[in-house]
Amino acid sequence: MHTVAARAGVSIASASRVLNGLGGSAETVRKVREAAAEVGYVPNAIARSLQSQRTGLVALAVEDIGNPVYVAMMRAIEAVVSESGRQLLVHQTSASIGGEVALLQRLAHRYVDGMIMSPIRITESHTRALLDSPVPVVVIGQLPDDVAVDNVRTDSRTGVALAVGHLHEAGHRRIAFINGPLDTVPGTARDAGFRTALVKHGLNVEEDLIEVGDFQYAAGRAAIERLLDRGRPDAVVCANDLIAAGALHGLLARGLRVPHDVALVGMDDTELAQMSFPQISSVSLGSAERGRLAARLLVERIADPTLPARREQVAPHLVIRASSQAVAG
Amino acid sequence: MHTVAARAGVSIASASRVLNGLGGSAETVRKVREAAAEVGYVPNAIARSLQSQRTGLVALAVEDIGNPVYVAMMRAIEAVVSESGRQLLVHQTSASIGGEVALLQRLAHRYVDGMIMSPIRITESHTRALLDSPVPVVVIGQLPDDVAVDNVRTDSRTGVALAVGHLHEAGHRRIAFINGPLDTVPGTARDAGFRTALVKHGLNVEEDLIEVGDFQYAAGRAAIERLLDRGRPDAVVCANDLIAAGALHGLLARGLRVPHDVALVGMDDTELAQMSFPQISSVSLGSAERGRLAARLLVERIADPTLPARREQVAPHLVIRASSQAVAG
DNA sequence: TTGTAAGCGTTATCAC
DNA sequence: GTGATAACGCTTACAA
Repeated sequence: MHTVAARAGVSIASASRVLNGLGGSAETVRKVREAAAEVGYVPNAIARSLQSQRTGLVALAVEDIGNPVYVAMMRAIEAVVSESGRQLLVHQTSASIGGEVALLQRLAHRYVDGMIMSPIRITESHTRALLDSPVPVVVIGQLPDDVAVDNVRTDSRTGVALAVGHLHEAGHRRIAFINGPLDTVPGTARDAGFRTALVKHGLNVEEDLIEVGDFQYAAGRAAIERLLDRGRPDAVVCANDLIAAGALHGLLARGLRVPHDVALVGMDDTELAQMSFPQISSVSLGSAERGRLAARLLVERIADPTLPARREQVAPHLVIRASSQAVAG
Repeated sequence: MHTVAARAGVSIASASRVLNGLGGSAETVRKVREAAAEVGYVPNAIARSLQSQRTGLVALAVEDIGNPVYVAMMRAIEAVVSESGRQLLVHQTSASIGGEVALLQRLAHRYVDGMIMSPIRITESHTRALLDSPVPVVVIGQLPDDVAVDNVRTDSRTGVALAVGHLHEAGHRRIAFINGPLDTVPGTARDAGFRTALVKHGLNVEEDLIEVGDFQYAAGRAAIERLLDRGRPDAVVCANDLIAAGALHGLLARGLRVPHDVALVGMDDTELAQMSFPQISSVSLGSAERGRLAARLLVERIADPTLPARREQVAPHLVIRASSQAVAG
């Protein structure tokens, strides 16, 4: 920039103005543009950030970058973020509480203009760090009601109920459930949703039909083995698609037909559900939509930090595919 | 920082020194630490970057963030990068040439300290932008020999040959191939590898047994339909695991058994291959290893930009699973 | 319209 | 050991 100004024979301020499209006489503009082109001038993003107090970066913190549900969210977020002229910085938290809180605290360094976070556990230290953050944060997921932070949520209790209702309607009565950890927010919500839904349909809650693992493929595969060892269910609801894929393959490995012998419903409606055989019915929790909304909220808040905390809700819906379709016997 | 210095009653310079752990009398150190704690001082990353001329950020540009092969690479890269105290910025290029080149040119803004890029096409403008880049770039993938840029590659020709050899040895003779676009670097390499391998085993190259689509699941599914319509092959080699999963499901949908009726081998050895049923044999191209190496090269080069361009090679190997395992008849 | 100069929050180089 | 002071590369009042 210094060089450009010198080369164009104008002050450094004039050069800056021209390069930012503000004023300047035709002659000055020409000279500066020329000089800039000659030396291949490119503005320094850091210096500009120091001045403007913004980095043009937005962070996304997710637990597991390999989970297709986060891939879908990430895509939606990326679209909004890059449309707003910013770039996305992705963090993987591995669901470590210390790590997530440390990440929130690091925001004080102001290396990003904002963050979208989807924690699966919310602790006291999370909420404190969230409220203390000098940089806007949008949380995707359930958040205590009194925490005034922008928040996008869905209702996975209702989501599980949709799955149970669908299976019940298809005539299934021994409905099993493979859940993720109960000490996570989605884990508890889905557990409650399952139990409530069973009762609502006049079914007993049999603990033998409920399995808990983590939210991974291998856990689904292991859980279905245990369920089958205790007696075959008519149908299985899984707390996410990764678990559902594991369960599906466990069933197939035992020579069972899906949906003929056992029907299956997953959750999150990810690509994985469509990339399975048979394709897996899945409760969509609107992950792309949640991502999009969260990104919008964040962009708006960065533009106007005085906005009151907002809360968006995305309704779940069931996508029925072959794994739970009624079939001729 | 200004505030901290004032509060501690020392100069701003002394405060900076203490906070960076350089010298200071016991008394000064105490006062500064105290003042910093009281006001909750956190250093500003941007200002620090402006001074140090580095951002502590490393970018990764991949074509498709949803492809499990990139997820594996990303994980490996993230590990090395964060161990070096830096953070990872992920870009999705959607394989757009203009986008990739623009990304390389944007490096001149110095918003990151370096970049790892895995382009599937390499054009003249790529190599020019690569060589012009003022910021270190490591390329994962084939690069023209005369381009002096750090590079990590594998040998997917040999990889395809491993697959063909394995299938041939198992007695398969009508071996089909589902490839990605021929105008991509991996596409051409795999095509050449397939043809060469067939010849080496004394088989004819039948164009009818070669299908081309993109590197996605749906393309694999569509391609296998076309192949089956023309007459069933004994075995199918797929240019990646996404294609292989699509092909697998196409076969199953036609009521064919894998590997009994048709054997199948994928490529990249991703989680998807293990999360399929039956599990898919796959040629590992060492994606995690390539990611790790690339990240190491980048970290080294950032530390010492004068290093000569280096080239690392990762050998492919075949991972045999159920989809190509010999089975009792 | 243009130039001078202050400032963004740090770090680093000096004298002292 | 410590404190001025000059960078880092840019934007932006303010004055000319």
